[in-house]
Amino acid sequence: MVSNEKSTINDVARLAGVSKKTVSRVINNEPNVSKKTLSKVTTVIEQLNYVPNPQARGLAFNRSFLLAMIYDNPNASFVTEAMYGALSQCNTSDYELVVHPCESAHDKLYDDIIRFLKRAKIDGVILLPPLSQSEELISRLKAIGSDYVRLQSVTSDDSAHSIHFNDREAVSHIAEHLVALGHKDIGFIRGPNTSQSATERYEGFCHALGKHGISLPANRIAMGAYTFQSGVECAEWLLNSDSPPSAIFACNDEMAIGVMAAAKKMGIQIPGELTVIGFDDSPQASRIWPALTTVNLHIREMVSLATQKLLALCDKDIERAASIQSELLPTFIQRQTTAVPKNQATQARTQTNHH
Amino acid sequence: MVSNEKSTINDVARLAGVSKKTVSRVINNEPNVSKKTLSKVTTVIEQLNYVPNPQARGLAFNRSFLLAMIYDNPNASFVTEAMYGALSQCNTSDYELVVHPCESAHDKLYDDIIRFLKRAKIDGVILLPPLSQSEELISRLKAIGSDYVRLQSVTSDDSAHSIHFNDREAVSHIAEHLVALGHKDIGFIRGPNTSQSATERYEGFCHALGKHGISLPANRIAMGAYTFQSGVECAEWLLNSDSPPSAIFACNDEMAIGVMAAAKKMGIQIPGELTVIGFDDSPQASRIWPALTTVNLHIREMVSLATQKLLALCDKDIERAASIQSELLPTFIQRQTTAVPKNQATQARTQTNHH
DNA sequence: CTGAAAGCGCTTACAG
DNA sequence: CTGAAAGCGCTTACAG
Repeated sequence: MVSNEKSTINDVARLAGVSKKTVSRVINNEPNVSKKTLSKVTTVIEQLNYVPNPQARGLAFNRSFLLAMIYDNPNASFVTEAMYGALSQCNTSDYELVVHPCESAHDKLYDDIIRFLKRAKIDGVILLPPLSQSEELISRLKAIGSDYVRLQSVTSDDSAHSIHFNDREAVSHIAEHLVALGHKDIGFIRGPNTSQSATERYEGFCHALGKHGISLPANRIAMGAYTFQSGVECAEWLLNSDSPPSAIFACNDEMAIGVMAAAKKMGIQIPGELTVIGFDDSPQASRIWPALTTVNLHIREMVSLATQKLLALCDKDIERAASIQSELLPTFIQRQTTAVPKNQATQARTQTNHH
Repeated sequence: MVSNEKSTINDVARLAGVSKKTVSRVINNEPNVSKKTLSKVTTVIEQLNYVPNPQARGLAFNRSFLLAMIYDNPNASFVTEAMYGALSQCNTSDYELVVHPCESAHDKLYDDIIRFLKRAKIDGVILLPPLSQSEELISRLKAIGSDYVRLQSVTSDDSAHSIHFNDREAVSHIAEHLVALGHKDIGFIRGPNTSQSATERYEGFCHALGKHGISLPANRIAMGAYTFQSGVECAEWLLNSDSPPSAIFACNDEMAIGVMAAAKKMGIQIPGELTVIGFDDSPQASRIWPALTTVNLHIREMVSLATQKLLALCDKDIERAASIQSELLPTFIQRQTTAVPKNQATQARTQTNHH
């Protein structure tokens, strides 16, 4: 470290014997710099341990080089996965990631977000669901000229501004698996009506079951809230019956784990007496016993793609943003909470005994 | 919204009929502004919806108004709790929070951190454990003049730069609870040697048990890795014995949940046949069945205090930083995984029957 | 209590 | 391929 003090573009220019405009060209990888000049400047930059001042660049460029991740989703692992995805792209660019959690219940939610964006002069935002569904928020972002990319279940935007996970594809995997095991009487715990994703999962699941002539009667549909506690309560409602369903699909892992807790409390064996399937592949899904069968949406990779789009938008390159992949297929994760229905298992064994 | 376009300090000055220096005084809450001038300027600022350009302020102030949270802790809920704590303070100041997770295994870890700090010109950093234990990192931060506050178990810094959680106090609550229930044969699953916190919990637990004449023999101490899987394995090792311990204390919830999974697999009832206690009060602790008894370190509040210190340091007010509270007492959270030891319960019942 | 001048460290727009 | 001048939107240092 020749110089411990922060050196400026002027120091580099002086030592390299060039103008600061030339140094600026080197910093920004601009063309029209002779090979000789380039190497001279590069050497001095390294010698001096020079790093451009981001505030000065920001002021001149009229950019902050700041991206924000805005979300109202309380799920910690979802948020950190999304963060990792965004950071993987920030690290290879000049951008930093600012986090901005918020509460969807807040009545001045959008005002707060806009104020935050203006205050920090954020260049672009990544919107996570369920907040990403708000068209009002989008129009307010457009009003202040903020670039954005949203992660959503149902695409309500062009491919430059949206990346989507395929809920229908995911739940169809689940339906196929249940049907293949022989389940015909299935309980379903859905997410709150306010979430588009919840509707997608519900409709997709019904549709996939319908293909096999199986329907979901009203007494098999419980309304959950994506929380553990709601999973417990819905499970108790579904299972407190003379003929309970042989399987329960809860629309997220959190509720599915609630189902498992309720079943254990009631003395119902999983998967012997009850098959349970979740959704999300949260860290806990593989850390409970028995390990939960679920589906993985690849959030980290999705947000990485979203960030690539956003970076393109910040460069005003809408075409490039649109050309980046907008969808990733979900993966069904089979673990230990699914089995053939109890009756059928007994039947199968009985039949075998008769041979 | 009179003006939708971004207005500058010059616009405000012109419309208010004052110099931009005066507007600057108002923005920064400086004294020596007449009441009349103040209200005039304030009015124009509101009319114009004016927000100072943070890059311009940053350049002039030689500050970025960016704080960073640096951590190598993989625990999602720990990280998000810490984030909330930091954000609660950022929101009432002019600072934004940039996140920077990193891998402790990375051999150029410190180089990466320093590069990040210089690149983004971060004003101050919040260091989370276990990374916060590294004196090498601290000296490198000092070398580049970066302000910092560290969250740590064992205080190795002055009160302006450190905030600490009291592991010994926390584990002594656990020891007292176990002893009060009548447990004398206790299994202990410790965290990895590389973590100071793990050592604190081990020594503190031994010390607290020692006060009651109870010791921890080598065959009751398992070496965990703070992961679910290590909890499972340690529990199997501890429980596969003719006379297993009547209680197991695992040094984090993750491992304690592993213990519960192992016990269930082995057909051991919790808490009837085995008492289990964790550490952290993670969201899962209250979401499994039976709900896990554990201890809460109040991470969110601690990081909020740490951020208050950091903000003071950024103002070069070391005295104020030092005067802010540096410790919060942990809270013991009793749930459903603890009971009197099996033998003793039987004995008690037997004695009752003899009456 | 107020303001004119100079400067923070970069880039744009232009000229050569 | 290179550079001199002006400017981005603020603040500091100074003067009154």
